[in-house]
Amino acid sequence: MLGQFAASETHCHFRPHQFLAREDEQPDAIYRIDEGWACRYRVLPDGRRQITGLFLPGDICEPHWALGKRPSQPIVALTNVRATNLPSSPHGVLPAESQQACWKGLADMIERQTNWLVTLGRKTAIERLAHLLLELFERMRSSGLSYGQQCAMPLTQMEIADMTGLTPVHVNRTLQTMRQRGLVELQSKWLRIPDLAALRDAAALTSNEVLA
Amino acid sequence: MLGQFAASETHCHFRPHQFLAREDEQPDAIYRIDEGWACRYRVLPDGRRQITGLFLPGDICEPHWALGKRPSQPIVALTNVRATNLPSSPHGVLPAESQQACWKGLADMIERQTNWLVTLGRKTAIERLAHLLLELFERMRSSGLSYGQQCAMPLTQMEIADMTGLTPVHVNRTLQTMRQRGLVELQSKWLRIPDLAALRDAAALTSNEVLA
DNA sequence: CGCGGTGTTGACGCCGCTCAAAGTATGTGG
DNA sequence: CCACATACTTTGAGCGGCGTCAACACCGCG
Repeated sequence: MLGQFAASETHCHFRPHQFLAREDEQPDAIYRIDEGWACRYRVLPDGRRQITGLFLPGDICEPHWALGKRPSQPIVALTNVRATNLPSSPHGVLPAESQQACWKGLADMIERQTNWLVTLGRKTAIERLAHLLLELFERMRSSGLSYGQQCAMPLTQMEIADMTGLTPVHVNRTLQTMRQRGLVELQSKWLRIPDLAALRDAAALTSNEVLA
Repeated sequence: MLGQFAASETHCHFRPHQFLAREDEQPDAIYRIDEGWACRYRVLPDGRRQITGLFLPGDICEPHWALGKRPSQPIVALTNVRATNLPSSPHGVLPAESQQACWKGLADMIERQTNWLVTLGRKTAIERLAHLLLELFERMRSSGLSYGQQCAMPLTQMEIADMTGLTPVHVNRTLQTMRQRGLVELQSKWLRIPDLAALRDAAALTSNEVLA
């Protein structure tokens, strides 16, 4: 990394349910997640919640802040999180390397959001869960955090429900169906995918769809 | 279509159902819509379709192409469309002014996509339609294309269904309910909103949610 | 005048939601 | 190490919003 700038890198740490950013508050800096999972979400007036983005190790948290927006949604840690905030000069200008990382993160984020629009708009419960689990695995794998066919999966069924637009109860039942069909093994916060191709099939992806 | 020049603006024209861009094909340039509506979408293997973005007059079509991505989804004209493609040098570098417009468009697009994730994940049919119609009106208004409480609305019920993740039949029934409740007047491609506040309420937006 | 796209209506079925309760981890303090 | 609280997972019964299927009406257009 580079440490030769006025504002130097600083590491920070969050516990589960702790906020990395609150709505409409100017964040101190742009975070890169080094360890742990976080998400952003929105809550409707009557309490319904939808998670709109997941941040995994290596991800830049809200790269579009680099475009000068302030957070329109809160970001909260789902597990213990270690993060680094990208150094920036007083006027919010990032060093070239970080700038590049932001653009890359931005492009990936848009791609993933678009995929999720399709899933939330048109897919069944099994397809939604297959999409989610595949995406998690692929993202973990591309960060070197997978082990063979498995990886960590710290989300609760309630959090899965809030990502997939389902209820926790239905997530539970659907996961059981998928286990019975041999599509996934999921227990005690670990995910194993016996047959990647079968799960891709169950996710009803389009041929050129890349999740990582 | 048209032979494009390195650095000068060129205008082009599309008819309904004509493609502004196809999947995975490098587009000639980045378009700005001058008149008419277009959308991008994805079709699942079994034919289900989800529209993932709408482009209205003034919008830059796929600003994230400026990040160096090629289109992952087709873009098709919904009406007659006039567009201008932004001049760019051979290496894809945009003039500063266009660059600015792209970043602005990008930030707006992310914001809207996020809002739609919430709507598709968690909202009822009425709420979805209220969100859509409000967004359309606000976007048209901010471009000076509204007239009092009304604006053009060229979408078919089938297209509305593909945006909101519903079926055309249910869109039809839900619109009737909304008409009965005095939430909207919608006929022959024109939209009138008698009571903006009531429609906002029906859309179950969060207080700080801005749609334009 | 006929034809394809669109809007409308009805009957019926199912996927996923709601409500409720019991069972099982996880963690905390004594 | 146990007692207890809290969070999470699992299970059952019943229901409802939205989808499906199938007509029919309407309209612009060649």
